[in-house]
Parts: sequence; C-alpha cells; structure tokens
Amino acid sequence: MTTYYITTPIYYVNGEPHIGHAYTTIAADVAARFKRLAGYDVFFLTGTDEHGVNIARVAERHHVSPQQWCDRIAGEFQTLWRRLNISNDDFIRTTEPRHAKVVQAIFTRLFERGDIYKGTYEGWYCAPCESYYAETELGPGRTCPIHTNRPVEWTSEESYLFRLSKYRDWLLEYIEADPHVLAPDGPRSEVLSLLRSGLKDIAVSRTTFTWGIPVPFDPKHVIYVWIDALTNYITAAGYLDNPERFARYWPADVHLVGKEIVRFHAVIWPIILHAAGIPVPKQTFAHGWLTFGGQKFSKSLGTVLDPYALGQEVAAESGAEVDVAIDAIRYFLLREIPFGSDGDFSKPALIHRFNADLANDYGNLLNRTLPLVERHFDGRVPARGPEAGGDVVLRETAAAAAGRLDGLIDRLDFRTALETIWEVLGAANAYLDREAPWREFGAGNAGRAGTILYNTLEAARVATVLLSPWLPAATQRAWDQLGLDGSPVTQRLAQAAQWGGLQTGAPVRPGPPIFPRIDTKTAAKSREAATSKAAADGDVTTRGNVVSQISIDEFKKVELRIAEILEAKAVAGADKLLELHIKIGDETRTLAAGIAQHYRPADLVGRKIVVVANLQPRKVRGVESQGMLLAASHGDQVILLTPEKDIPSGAPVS
RNA sequence: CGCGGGGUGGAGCAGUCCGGUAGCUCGUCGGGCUCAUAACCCGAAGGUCGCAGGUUCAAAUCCUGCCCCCGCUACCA
Repeated sequence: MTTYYITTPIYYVNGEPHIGHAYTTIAADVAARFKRLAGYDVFFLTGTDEHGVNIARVAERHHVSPQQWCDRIAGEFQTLWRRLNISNDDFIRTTEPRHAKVVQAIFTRLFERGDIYKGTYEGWYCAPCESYYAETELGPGRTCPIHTNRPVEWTSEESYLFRLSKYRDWLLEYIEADPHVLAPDGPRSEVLSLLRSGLKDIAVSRTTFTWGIPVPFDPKHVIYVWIDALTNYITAAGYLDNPERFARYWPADVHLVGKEIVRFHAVIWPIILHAAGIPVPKQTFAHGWLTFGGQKFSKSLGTVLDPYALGQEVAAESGAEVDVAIDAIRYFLLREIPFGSDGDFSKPALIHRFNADLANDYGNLLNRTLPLVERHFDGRVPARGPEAGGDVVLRETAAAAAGRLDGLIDRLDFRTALETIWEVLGAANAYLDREAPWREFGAGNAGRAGTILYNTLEAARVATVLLSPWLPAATQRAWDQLGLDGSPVTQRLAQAAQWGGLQTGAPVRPGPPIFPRIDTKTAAKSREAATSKAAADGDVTTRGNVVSQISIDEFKKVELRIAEILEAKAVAGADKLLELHIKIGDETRTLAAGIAQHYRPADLVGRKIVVVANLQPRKVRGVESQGMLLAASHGDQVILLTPEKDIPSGAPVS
C-alpha cells in the first residue's frame, strides 16, 4: 500500500494554542483524512516543542517546574485537537525519552562524521536573561531589551557548531532541481535567495541553560533547538525504535509549516538529514498566515482567537451542534483562503460560507429530497430505473469530481478541491430542478420520480464521502439521514464514487437541518449585546470578528492613570514619534508616543491624558518609553483620551 | 538599489511559467420553480486586466521603466 506521511510543526509550548496552530493542523488533518479515504497508508504527526530557556522562564513565572508547565500546555494542545476532530496518529513531545535518544544519536553521529565541531559562539549576552540578543534587538548603547539600561556584554562561550556551510551547494542544487521539494513559489524563491547569499555554520549547543537534552559526551552542553526540535519527525516515524516502520514511512511526504519557519525546515533540516546519511523529506510546504481584519494575529493586540470558543459561538448562533460548527470552521479556513497565501479571517465571511455553501447547497439538498422520499416512497430509497434526461451527466460529473481530488490534495490545493466537490452539489441541485420529480408525481410517473430522487441522493452520497475529510461530524449525520450504515470516513474513494451505493428499500432517516442557517440580523444583535462597548470603526470588535475575551482579573492587571504632560518634543530622526515628559502623581516619566503626525508638541504641554502606568519599559528610537498613552483612532484620525473634568495627575482610571 | 509577495468588472480570487475573442464565487437586476433551511434553478448588466513604452499578425500573459499596496525589517508602546 502506498504510504503518506504528513506532519505539522511541533508547536512551542510558550503559550496556549490559537487559531494559527489550528489552521496548520486542520489542513494537515484534511490531507491525512483524504489520503486515508483514497486508500493510502497514512501517518499523520503533530506534537509539541518543549525545551529551551524561554520555557524554563515562563514556567518559573508561573511557579511551576518546566516539566509541569509543558505537561499543562501539551495537554491543552491535545484537548484542542480532540475538539477539532484532528485525526493525528501520534503526538510527539520533545521531552519524551524516545525523542531524547534520537536527538543524542543524531548529534553524536554528526559529531563523529566531523560535521559538528567544537568552537565558540559569540554574541551580545545579558547575564540576568541568560540570553544572547541580535544586534538589532538591542536597546540604544547596546543595552538589554528586557533589563532596560543594562548593557549587554560581548561574550563567547564554548559551543558545538554544525557545518551548514559545507552543504550549501548541495542544498541549493537540490532545491533548484525540483520545485516540488519546497513549495509554493514565494517561500521557495526566498530560501533560494538566502542560500545564494551564503550560509554560516550554526551553534547547536548551549551551556547557558539546562532545560534541554544534554550532549551525551559532554553533558555541560545542552543540545540547541535545531537538532532538538526538527528530529521529532524521524523519532515518531520510528527511526531508532522501529526500523521497519521507519523504512515504510520515511522520507515524509509533506512537512506542513507556516512561512515564518520555512527557513529552518527547508535549510537546516535537510542538511542535518543529508549529513547524517538519512533521506530528506519529499516536500516542505509553507502556508500563508491568517490575518484578522487585515492585521496579523498578535498576542499583544489581543487578536488571538480560540478556535473552540469560536465553534461554540457559531453553534449558538446557528443552532447547529458544536461539532458541526467546528466542521464549518474547518471548511471555511480551507475554502476561503488559498492555501499558501495569506488570507483574512472574519466572522461575517465565515457566516456567509456557512449559509451559502453548507446550509444552502449541501444541507438543503438533503432537506429538499428526503421529505419527498418519505412522502411518496414510504421513507424508503426508491428503485433506480433506466437512465434518462440528465441522469448520465450527473453520474459522470460525480465520478469526474471524485477522480480529480487526489491530485489536488497532492498539491494541497484545498480550495480547488472543495470547488470541485461543489460542482457535484451544484449539478445535483440543478438536476433536481430540471428533472422536477414533483412534476413526475403529478403526471403519474412515480417510477421516473423515484429514479430522479435516487440519482439526486446518490450525488449527495458521493459528495458526502468526498466532503468527509473536511466535515467529519456533519457528513456522519448526512450519512445517517441517507439511511446508510457505518460511516463515510471508512469508505474507499474508488468504490464510493461508483453509482449505486444506496440500497433500494433502505429506510432513510430525515432529520433536522444539519447546518441551520444563521440569521445574520439575529447574530449581529446578539453580538452587539455581547460587546456593549461598540468602539469606533476600525476596532477589531466592530468588524464582526471575535476577539478572545479576558477576565476582569486580567484587565485589573493593567494600571491606568491620569498623567499630565510637562514637556513634549520631537524625537530626532523619527517622523511619527514624540518624546513626552509626564507627571503621574509625584513621579515623572518619559514616554515615546507615535502621535507626531497628529499633535504639535506645543499643543500638548499641560494636557491631562490617560496612560498605562505598569507597562514594561521599552526603548524606542533612543527614547526609553516608560508607559503608553491611550488614544483613539479612526482611519487617519488619532485623538488623545483626556479626562472630561480636571482631576489631579496620578488618579487611577478603571 | 535590503528580501519577498501583490495590483484583473462593487467584493474576494483564477488565468500570467507554455502569448490567440477575460473566467469563478459572492453581490446587483430580471425571470423560473414551489421539493426545501426566504432555499434552489435559468438569464442579464457590469472589466481600456495599476501606469507608460516596447516586441508581435496578436499581450492580462513576454521585455523595459515607473507608481501604489502588503509581509519581513524598523520609529509596532
């Protein structure tokens, strides 16, 4: 049997899972489910990346051990995948013993082959952070970006280095030779241009932190992320534990990644493998990013979306079951956005797809046929008579669509795949209209009417099987309504696309609409009620999008105070920034504010404004900003928030 | 000259590699059907394919220059 091994990246457990993670994972899941349907021997892997100084630090902040922290977040990922109906065959965590073995083995092997050598790693180092920073990350005068005003030191430590440079020519040639190995074209040309500009050896060990896998022959070193994380793909395939299995699944067919990590996957990973004498993956595919009302998802902007919460919300608005609403999100993400490009996520667009595609075209097809079967054929699948009218075209449309899908999934062209399935649904709706079984009943041709219904239901059955990778829950319901036993998921594509899967005489089970339409007016109203603070246009909440909610306790962490502007001046070399000196009670502070294009410094002095007083300070263009002022914006307009009546500076705002 | 992506009817996109009467979905308008979740079906209107040159019998598609937008980067606080 042909195998198909697909992976998602392993997700870093520095925070909770969000819709960006879900996007990648859903795409991989659909591909995996489709390939199973098409009869492939599929291995679908996802997991978590759990080592490194950042994890140790976030765990410390939460007063738990790194392992406890990892267990918690890894658990959240697993819970979310269950809720989103993700069918992964394994879930790998880099803290598992099975993985440590592989990481150490690869490290040792590369060392023995001379591709890892002892050298020094140099960089700007901040001791309290235990971190190196790139030149560009530093504050003015080479200070630490976190410990403001604390100068970093040019430090070197003993480190193991990996000879990336040695393999540049090989990799360049390899990627140039076959467009398939790195897709789509955008990321591919980016990586190629990176390679042409040269590769430097990279440090693959650290001695500045301990949360990681030790170098086996030199345990004061911890193996750094590259080898630690990327090797998960071979660990799970059975590289050391199960050579037979490894031989079957490796090399992977697709590593699905977000475009931000394409460099690691397309450069470092193949070189590690090649240097270790292991075959390289067949393809790395970089997908685009979701944007949110045109903006990048961002934790700091609060535009992070919990996919399960969104599912619950859609369920509540439509009256659909939660798993069906989840299906709709799975469908939307892969139908609306061309995989590989960036695409915008918005709630109205989701609702639109829900109604137009799922409710009207698909769900409604069942609801306009099954009642007729119930009424005229005692609720049993009618007999299929000789072919006439548009019967042949409908049957062939379905077969042709089914035949085209495998190639489209190979290219991860989910959008065209779904459009192709919709050709079947469109054809079925049009067929039903044209053949008009209700007219045949009127004319006394019950036999012909039965045939028409049979064919329409057959088209619905084929579409249901084809859609099952995207809509695992909803297609199960449709399957049941069609009077079929078992599950669309366990069908085999080749047979399922053949006409005649419905058994004449089998009782159908019409039910309530699987995708109840969402009344956009009602939905808008309930949303309005929920977000009573209807902010100005341009605020994400008013675009009909969902923002994850925060608790009152989280809000209380933000310390807002009234401040008085004592002095304002332009920042040299910055056209948007003003440097403000403000007074909060007895305290004076400096603030960098991006309002230079909206206010003249002279107009600001003496004004009272609202500032966030407990924000982590940050150097901006040489100015240390010790807070942030609040302003409202609408299009190009930016206005400061000021107290309505005079009040002493330092007064708390809540 | 930092790297990369993009500018096609009201919206979102395909077509550009391999030049040959501009296509899809949604929206709008008109009609049909009355089986259905105000749904489904049919038809129509609407585009000088960012701008300017060039190559060609012929250019959205090839070449040159320019303009604009968006990521990365950065003055994102």
